[in-house]
Amino acid sequence: MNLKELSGHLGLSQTTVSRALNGYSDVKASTRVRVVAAAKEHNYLPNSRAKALATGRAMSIGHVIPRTAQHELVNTIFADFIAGASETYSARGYDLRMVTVNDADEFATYERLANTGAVDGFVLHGPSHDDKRIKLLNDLNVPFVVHGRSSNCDQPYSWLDVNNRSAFKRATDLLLDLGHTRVALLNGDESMDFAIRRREGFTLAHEQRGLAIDATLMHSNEMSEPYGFETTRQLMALDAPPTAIVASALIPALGIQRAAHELGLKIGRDLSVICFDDALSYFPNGSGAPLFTATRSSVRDAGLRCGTLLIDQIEAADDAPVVTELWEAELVVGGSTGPNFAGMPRREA
Amino acid sequence: MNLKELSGHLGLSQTTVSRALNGYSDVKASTRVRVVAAAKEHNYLPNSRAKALATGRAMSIGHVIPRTAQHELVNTIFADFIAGASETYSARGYDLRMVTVNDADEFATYERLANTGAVDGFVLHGPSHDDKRIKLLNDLNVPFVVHGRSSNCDQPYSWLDVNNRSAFKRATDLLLDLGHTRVALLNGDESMDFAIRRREGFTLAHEQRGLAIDATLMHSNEMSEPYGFETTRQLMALDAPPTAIVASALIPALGIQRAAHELGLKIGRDLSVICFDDALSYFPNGSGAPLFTATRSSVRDAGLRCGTLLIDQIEAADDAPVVTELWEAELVVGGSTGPNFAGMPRREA
DNA sequence: GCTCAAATCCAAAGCGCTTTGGAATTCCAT
DNA sequence: ATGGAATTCCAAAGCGCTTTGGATTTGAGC
Repeated sequence: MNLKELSGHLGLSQTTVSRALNGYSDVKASTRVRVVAAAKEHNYLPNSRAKALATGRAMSIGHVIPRTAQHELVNTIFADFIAGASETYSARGYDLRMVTVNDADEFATYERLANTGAVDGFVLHGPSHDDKRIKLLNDLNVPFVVHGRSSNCDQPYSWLDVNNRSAFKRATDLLLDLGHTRVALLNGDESMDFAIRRREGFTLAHEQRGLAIDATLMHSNEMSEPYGFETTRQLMALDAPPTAIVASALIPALGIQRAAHELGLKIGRDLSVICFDDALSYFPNGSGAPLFTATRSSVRDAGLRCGTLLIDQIEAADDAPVVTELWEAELVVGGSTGPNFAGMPRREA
Repeated sequence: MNLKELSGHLGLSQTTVSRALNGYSDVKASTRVRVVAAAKEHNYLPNSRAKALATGRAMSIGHVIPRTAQHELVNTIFADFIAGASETYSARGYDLRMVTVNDADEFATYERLANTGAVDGFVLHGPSHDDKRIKLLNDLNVPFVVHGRSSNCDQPYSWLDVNNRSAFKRATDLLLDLGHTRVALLNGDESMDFAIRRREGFTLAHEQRGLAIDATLMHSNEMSEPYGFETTRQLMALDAPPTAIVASALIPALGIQRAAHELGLKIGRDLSVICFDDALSYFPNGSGAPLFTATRSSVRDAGLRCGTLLIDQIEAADDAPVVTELWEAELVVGGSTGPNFAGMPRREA
C-alpha cells in the first residue's frame, strides 16, 4: 500500500493525503480524520526511502566507531552511551546508524556518510588531544556533537564533556587529605583527551600541596580488568609502594581489588582506591551503598543529552550556534578509601 | 555534485555514467576509466537516498533493542555482538540501524522498519522460550536471523546459537567429577531461552548421576555483579551451603568472587566457580591463563557470523533456505575450580 | 561493399514521496 | 447579488538514482 493507492481509495489527490497525514493546516478537519482512518485501516506507512529522497533528510544519526584491536571505545562506554542517545533519537523520530571502520577508513567513512546523505549528523566519540576529525566534519559542513573535547583543536564545535580535570583533582585531594603521600594513577589511554585532563587534575592536586609525583606511579592504558590487576601487582612490588590509587574506571578498579586480595591487602584499610564511575547500567558500583569511592557521571545521560543537542542543531533552520556543556562529576564515598595511618601524624595513646 | 552534473561534464548520458560506475558490461573499457576518474576527481558519490529508492534496497540491517529498565541485553553482550556484526556489514556494504524501544512498542517498530523499507533485514536478539517476534517477522516477510533460539516456537526461522545445554552440562559434570555434591546455579533471566537450556544442562548432569537438586541452590536473574555478590552471600549463609557454583557469566562470577573474599573463602579451594565466558573484549577472563574455569564462546564471532548469514539470506534471489548453526562452547580450565575434599572418599594417610 | 551481430550508448520512465503554484470552492460583509 | 478574502483541494514538477527498451555505432565475415 502506497500513497497513490491510498489516495485512489479515498478519491483524493496524493497531495491532500500527504498533507493530511503530515499535519498541514490546509486540509479540512473532517477529511483529515477520514484520511487518518483509512491510513490506519490499510496499514499505510510512507516509504522512508522515498520520503528521505523527497525531503532531503535521512532521519538518522551516524556513529562511526574505529575498530582498533580491542579498542576500548567500542566496548566499555559505548553501549551505555548509545542506549541514552538512541532514547532521544526514537523520541524525535530518528534512527541510529552505526558503522565500524578500520582506522585507515575513518575519514572516508565520514565523507561517505555525509556526502551520500545517509545521515543528518554525527556524534563524535573519543576525541584525542588534537582531533583531526573535527576539522573534517566542519569542512563537510554537517552537524555534529563531540562527546568529550579536543583541547588542542582551534576549530569551533559543539561538545558535551565531563569536567575530568576537576573530578580527578577532587579524587586526588580526597586521598591526600586522608594522609596518603604516595598515590598512584591508573589512567586511561592518554592519547585520549579525557585521559590527559584527568592526569592534569591528578598532578594539580599534588602541585597545590607542593608534592612531587613519582613518575613510576603513573600509568596509562586501556581500561580493562587485567590492566588494573597487573599494574597493581607491579606497583605493590616497588620498594616504596603506593598506599592509594586513583583509577580511570570501575573495571580496572576491580582488577586492583583482585590484586589486593591476592596480596592479602584489605581495600579501604591497607590500600585506598578511588575510581571514576560512568554509572554503567550493567556494572553498578555496588547495589545499595557504593562499593568504591568514586567520582561519578552517567555516560547514559551524556548520550541522551548529546542526542538532544545534535538534533536541535540539525533542526535549527540556519546555522545553529555552537553549544557546549561541561558537567561536574558527583563524588560518592564508598568503602574503598580510608586514612593512611602510616603517613599521618600519630598522636601517642 | 550529482549524477546529472557529472554526466554533463563528461558529455555522456546519466545511464552510461551510472552503468560505468556500477560495473555493467555494456560500457567500453576506455569510457569506464574516464568516468571513474572524473567521479574521483569531482568527489562524486551517489546519493544513497536516491539509490535506495531506485533499487528498493536500504542497504541496512535493523537491530531493535527493547529498553527495559536495566535490560541486560543492551549492555553486557550487546556491544561485542554488534562489533562483530558490523564488521560483516561494512565488509559487504551495509550499515547497521539500531533503535531502542519500550517493550510496548517493539512489534510496531519491527513493522515500521520493515514496511517503510528502512531496513533489509533484522537480527533478533534475546529470544524467549516462545518468542512471538518470530511469527511477526515471518508474517512481515522480511529476512531475519535469530541470535539464539526459541525452543517453543513452531515457525521456521534461521538461527545461530551456542549449545548452552551441553555447555552447562559439561560445566556441572566437571564440578560433580571433582566431588562436589552441593552445586549452586546462578542462572541468567529464565524468561530467556538460553537460560532455560542452561538450566536443563545443569539438571541433566545431576539426573544422570541420580543426584537430587536442592531448589534453594538455583537462582535466576539478570547477570550483574551485585547479583553474583548477594546471591553468594545468601547461599553461604545456608545451613548446608554449596561448595561450588555454576554462573551464567563472568560478571556475576566477579560478584561471587567478591563475596567469597569478604567471607574469607578462597576461590578454587573453599569454593569452586565455573562460569560461561562470552569472551567479551573489554572483560577478558584473565590476561594469560584463564582466571575462571569457564565454558567459552565468543559473542563477537557470533555477531560476525549472524551478519553473514543474514546478508546471504537477503541477497539470495528468491526464498533463501532456513539455515541454523549450533556452536559448541570450549571448556577452559582456570584456577577457580578444585576438588571437594569434604565430599570425596578420603583415604586415610 | 554489404549484411548481420556484437558492442556502446542513450532517452525516458519509473521508484514513492513532498511541495509549489494555482484552481476551485466557501464564506462574509457590503 | 457581488467582490474579495479564506478555505480547501489538486496537477505537476521535482528529489537523484536505476533500468528498460531501443537507437546507434562498430566490427567481423564474405
